[in-house]
Amino acid sequence: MEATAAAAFRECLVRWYLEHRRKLPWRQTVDPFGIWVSEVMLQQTQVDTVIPYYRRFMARFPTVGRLAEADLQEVLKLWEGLGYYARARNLHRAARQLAADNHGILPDDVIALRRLAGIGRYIAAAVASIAFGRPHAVVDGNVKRVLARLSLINAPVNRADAYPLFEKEAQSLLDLKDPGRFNQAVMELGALVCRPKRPHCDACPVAAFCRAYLTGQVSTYPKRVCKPPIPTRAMAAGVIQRGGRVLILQIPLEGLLGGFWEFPGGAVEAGESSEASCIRHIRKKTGLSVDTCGHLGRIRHAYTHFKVLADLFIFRWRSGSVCLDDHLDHRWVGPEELTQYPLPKTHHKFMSLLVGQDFRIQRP
DNA sequence: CATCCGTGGTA
DNA sequence: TTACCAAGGAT
Repeated sequence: MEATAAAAFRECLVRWYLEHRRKLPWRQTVDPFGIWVSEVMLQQTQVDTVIPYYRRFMARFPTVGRLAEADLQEVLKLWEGLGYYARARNLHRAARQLAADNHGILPDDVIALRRLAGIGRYIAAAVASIAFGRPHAVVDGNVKRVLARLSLINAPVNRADAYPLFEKEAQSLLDLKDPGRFNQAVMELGALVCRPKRPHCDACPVAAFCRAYLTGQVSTYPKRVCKPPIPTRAMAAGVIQRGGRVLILQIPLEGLLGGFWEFPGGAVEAGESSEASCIRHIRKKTGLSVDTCGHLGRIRHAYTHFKVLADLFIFRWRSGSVCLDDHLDHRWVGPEELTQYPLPKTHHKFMSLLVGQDFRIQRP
């Protein structure tokens, strides 16, 4: 885009933003920590989903120091249901880094920001521009979609090697008078007007600059490469009862649902019944022998890269003491205690199956 | 480079 | 029901 056109584009976009922007909680503060927390929660997560989590989180952890001194388990419990739990683990770790090395103060430059756990190129640019006015353009899903339409960029937005192209384009359009405001304006336009489906081109403040709109190709941008369909895995999990309590195991921190708690179980192999599979996994992962009391039902759940079809069984402890294989820890918990632990969505579905059983689950 | 990482909303 | 999408980061 020509320099004079770019200046006009910025003015139209920012004017629209100042009039139409949503009053979001993280826009009511200039506190870098609050901005940071919001950006972490907003990763791959819609605004309406984030808002209640953000309010609870900031009320409980208003500063870096308060977050740093908290237990990870409490942080994960507050994050429960929001997904991508490495975000919470990294945020907690970064807060401890800052509390120990920098008096709990967030650095104001992208290089230092990127050294912190969970801060990549997007959050570094977002915090630096929004909280500190630094001249860095952000590139997220909204920005790539807006720019692909605006400038007819044919590079697929879901290919890693297309990133430098979008970044260069975003940086060339950035409004240096207020980089943070401009970045938020592009993203707000993407969220409210230049949406993936059924964009509101009639209401778009920069339609006059949009090459896709001017040439009638909005619906064919952005370009995207197809992804293979995701597989379905058969799983089985077991509620092991002993003296009015049940057994839960803590998942290792590195992988899926790290730090969360689960009923013992695992993948059902081909040619194996889900009940036999469950007993096999229980023996391997806990060292316990159990007797089957019944089949409680089946739940479906979709993760990012696979779907789960999981059977839930109820067992009674027969013999043995707990000896963990891969898990970090274990607890025998009563109904009221169970919901104190961070539990995956699958287990909230499991708890629905438990309603009406002898073991009663309290609703959170 | 691509893949792994959660969940809810939407067409 | 399926598939895509949402203020990405770590590996």
